[in-house]
Parts: sequence; C-alpha cells; structure tokens
Amino acid sequence: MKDLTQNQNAVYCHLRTAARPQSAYDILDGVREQGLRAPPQIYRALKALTDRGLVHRVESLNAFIACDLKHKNNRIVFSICDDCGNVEELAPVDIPPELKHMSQQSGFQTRKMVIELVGKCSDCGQV
Amino acid sequence: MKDLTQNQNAVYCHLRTAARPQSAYDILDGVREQGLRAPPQIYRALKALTDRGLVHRVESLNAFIACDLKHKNNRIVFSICDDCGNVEELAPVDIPPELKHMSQQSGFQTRKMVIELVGKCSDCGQV
DNA sequence: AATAAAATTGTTATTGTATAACATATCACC
DNA sequence: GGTGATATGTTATACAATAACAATTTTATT
Repeated sequence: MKDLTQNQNAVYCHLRTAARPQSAYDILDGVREQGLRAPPQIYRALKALTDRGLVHRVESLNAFIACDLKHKNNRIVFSICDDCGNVEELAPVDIPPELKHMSQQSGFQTRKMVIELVGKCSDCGQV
Repeated sequence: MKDLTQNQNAVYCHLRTAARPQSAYDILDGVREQGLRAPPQIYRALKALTDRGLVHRVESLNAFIACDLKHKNNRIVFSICDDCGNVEELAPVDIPPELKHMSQQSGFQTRKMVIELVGKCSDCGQV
C-alpha cells in the first residue's frame, strides 16, 4: 500500500504498531524476521519515509515515530514526557508572528519548524 | 567566573569562542591542552552547563552552543542553516495559544519548549 | 526479447556520539 | 581528623549513523 518498497513497508508497519518512538536499532530488531539485517537498510528506509512525511524523527530522542496526521511536512509539534518517554504528535501550528518577524529580519528563510514540548504527560503528572 | 568548576569553565570558554556549534568531541579536541582527556569529562561539564542554562544542546545536530541571552531556560529558539550549518539563538517566545490549549487539553504539563527553525541563513539564501 | 539506465537491496567495516562503572581526589564542615 | 558531598580521572563499552562497494531487481526503450 501507499507505494512503498518492501523495506520501507516493513519499517513503516513496525513504526505504526509500536507504542513508543523507536530507535533505528529497535526497528532493526523488530523487522529482522522480515529479512532485514543491517543498519543501512533501516536508515535508508527511514530516510525515504521521513522525506515523504510518513515518519518523523524525534531529535531529542534519536528515535522515529509514524505520523498519522495529514499535514505538510514542514510544521511538526511533539509533546515528550520525560518521565515515561511517551511522545505524542500534536496538530501543527503556524510560526508565531514575533518569531516570523525576528527570523525574517535576520534574513533567515524557514523551510521547516519543529517544536518539542518537554514535560509530563497526563499519566505521569498526577503527583 | 560565574562559579564554574575547572572543567566546566574550560568547556564553557571553548563554546563561547567557537564560531559554530560544537560536538562533544570537537570540544574535547579544543580543551585537550587544558588537561581534559576523555569524553565523560566533557559530557559531565556539558550537563552542568546545560542544567544552568549557560549552554544549550542543538538536538538536530548533536551539538552544543553557548547561550548569550539572559532568559529562563525553558523557552529556546534556534535557527539552523542546513547549508552552512550556522546556528543562531533567537529571543524566546511564548507557547502559541492554540498549542497551549491542545497540550493542556490532553493533560500535558510543559516544562520546556524548544523550537528549531530549519532553512537558509541570509548568507546562503541569496541564490 | 535484448539491453541499458535507474532504483533498490545486501553486506562489511568504520566513524561518531554517549554512558556505565569504578578509582581517586578535593572540599566543606561538624 | 573523620565524614559526606562534590568533582575528577580512566577504561571499557554501548548506542547511533554512514561510507563504500557489490549484487539484484525494476523500468523503460529499442
């Protein structure tokens, strides 16, 4: 489905069914039975998938997560629980106006904005 | 100055004079003559410095940068040029209202927000 | 069908990033 | 001067990512 190659499909399915963001090596373990054996195979599939916006990389975790929102790939928002490690993707928002001003004034041309909220999810916050 | 230990001071000075974000191993090379020899020494100093908000980690580059703004450590904005690798820290902005709503509705308690703008700086954008 | 070009995959080895675990030293203070 | 806390030094190892090359499959074209 969705015009993915074999390896890309294996990696994508693994990510969609995973409860947590997966490191490349988590993924490798998960798709070994489908014949993938070496890191470059995983990284290649991940590159293709992230280029298409089907998967996002969570920078601060060195991990990857399937994207189930329909949106342009240039506005990404995550909430990251630093207690349980859970990550949610939130609906993308526009660049805050002040920020747009500032960056434009310095001549910066934004292609993509990533926002990461770090804190406690509803499960872990009830202290 | 600023109540830093010897190793922390060495790392901090190196970062302040660096033109670019520095990887931990860049830093290690830079402070070797001051007697630091092994990665854990660098990472320990970096942890102390980032905890105090004197240094930020640029997640998408696995690199570190000295912070020269006076601000609370819980709102961080970077612009990252994917051409020349230059990184600027911009003045922090508030959490966009829609985002605040969304995250609160899901019960998420934000401790820190990191925004990374990826694109082309003024030097590299003039194509 | 034959073939050339392009895309995908497989494999080995290596580079880069980060931390675990333990030993030693220094400092503060009662 | 002993005790706890903090900072440091060191070795080895775990985790993340890519370079470089070989082989295969797919696709388009003649």
